[in-house]
Amino acid sequence: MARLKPTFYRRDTERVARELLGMRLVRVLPGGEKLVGLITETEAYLGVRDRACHTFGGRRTPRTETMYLPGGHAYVYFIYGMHECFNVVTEKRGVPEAVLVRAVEPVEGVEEMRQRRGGRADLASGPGKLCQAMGITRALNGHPLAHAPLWIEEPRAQNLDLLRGRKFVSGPRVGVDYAGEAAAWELRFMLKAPVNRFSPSPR
DNA sequence: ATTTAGATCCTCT
DNA sequence: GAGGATCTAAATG
Repeated sequence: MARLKPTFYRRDTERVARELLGMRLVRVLPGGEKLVGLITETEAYLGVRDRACHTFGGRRTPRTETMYLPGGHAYVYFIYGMHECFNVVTEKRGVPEAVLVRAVEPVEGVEEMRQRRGGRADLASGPGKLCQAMGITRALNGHPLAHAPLWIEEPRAQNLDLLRGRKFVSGPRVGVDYAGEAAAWELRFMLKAPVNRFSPSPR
């Protein structure tokens, strides 16, 4: 299946956030096992003009440095003392914008993901959960998403119609009440129906 | 079903 | 020293 090329990411951030819905997030563990999740929820973070974004106003610190890389790199940060969040850097070098991947629907390596989630049923329905389930940590911060051990690819032909349909809903982003005007911006995108109609999701 | 509080630590001021 | 792009279990209605 075709891995997304850098040009996919080096475009308008909001558009990338929408078009990532339905794509396959692939993680190959150090042991070689392959974990795959279909992206079902994203949020766009619009850089220097977006109060909710880590790089608002051009803030540039050791943490946000990777957001200044060209689109197509992973931006993984640590939050609330215990969770990692996985983002995809967008736009060209020096334009620090990104898309937060908030949820995936597990489709391969599901048992491994369940174990990583401590046996719980809810595997990847939140940004911290999906990182735990797929073994995504800050060690992958700055990783180019074009190759192993972490990349994003187009789904199988069977799901292309769903991609074309792009049935999604949008709304305000989660947890950004502090961001003034930007808190109301509708930059959160979620697939309406299960993406993977050929492998039913938990009811 | 919805709300609340606690866990826990990195990052920036 | 404060607070956060979260999650969970426990309490409450």
